[in-house]
Amino acid sequence: MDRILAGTYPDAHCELDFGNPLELLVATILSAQCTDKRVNAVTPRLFAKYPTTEDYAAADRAELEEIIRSTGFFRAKANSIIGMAQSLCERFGGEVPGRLKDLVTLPGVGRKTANVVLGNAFGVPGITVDTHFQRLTRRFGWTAETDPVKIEQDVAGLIPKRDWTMMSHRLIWHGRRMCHARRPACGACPLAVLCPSYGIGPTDPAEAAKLVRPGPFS
DNA sequence: ATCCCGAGGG
DNA sequence: CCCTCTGGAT
Repeated sequence: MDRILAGTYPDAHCELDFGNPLELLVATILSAQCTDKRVNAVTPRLFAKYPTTEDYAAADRAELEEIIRSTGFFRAKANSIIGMAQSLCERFGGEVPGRLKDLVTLPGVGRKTANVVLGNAFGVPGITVDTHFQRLTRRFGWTAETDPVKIEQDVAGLIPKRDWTMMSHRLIWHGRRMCHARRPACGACPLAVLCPSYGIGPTDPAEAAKLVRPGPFS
């Protein structure tokens, strides 16, 4: 199944716009329960107004909230961003650390967010167990666990380490475009013949094709 | 387990 | 109206 995924999404990648680790960290916090497209709509203004950790740490809460409002959970996200920035200034000299152990100590940064930053801004192989990753690996029979850390351990034993970051992207792309939470497009899925969950969505190709969201397939 | 929260789709 | 969208903290 991993081979087919690799062939279907050869250039899967992080779809959040960013230019440095700090920008990716902020964008990833904003991406909680929100589409990347919407995050990318607000980050240009945000990054221009707050170019450094010091700028976030000293930000006016109301002004920051107004810019990120449309991403949802805006009060909690503003709290996380300001608290995270203050913590970065106090404990890491204003720099984003490149280790999981350090990243997860920041307010608003969990294991998933930390692995996104490591994998895409620092080039460290990371398994990103988000909602898509959890749903697809369970449907595929790669794991039976529900705890994200246990899922990560199961998948780590199945996939070579050098492929961890790309495999995370491919599963996420497939989850976003075809293997949806609600009505997965089983009839259009290239993994169907190998999938233990084939049939939980429409198996008629024409019906399934209607559910496939636009995106690169090669 | 529940809360945070807005926008877009069906 | 309903649901979902690359979570994290309590």
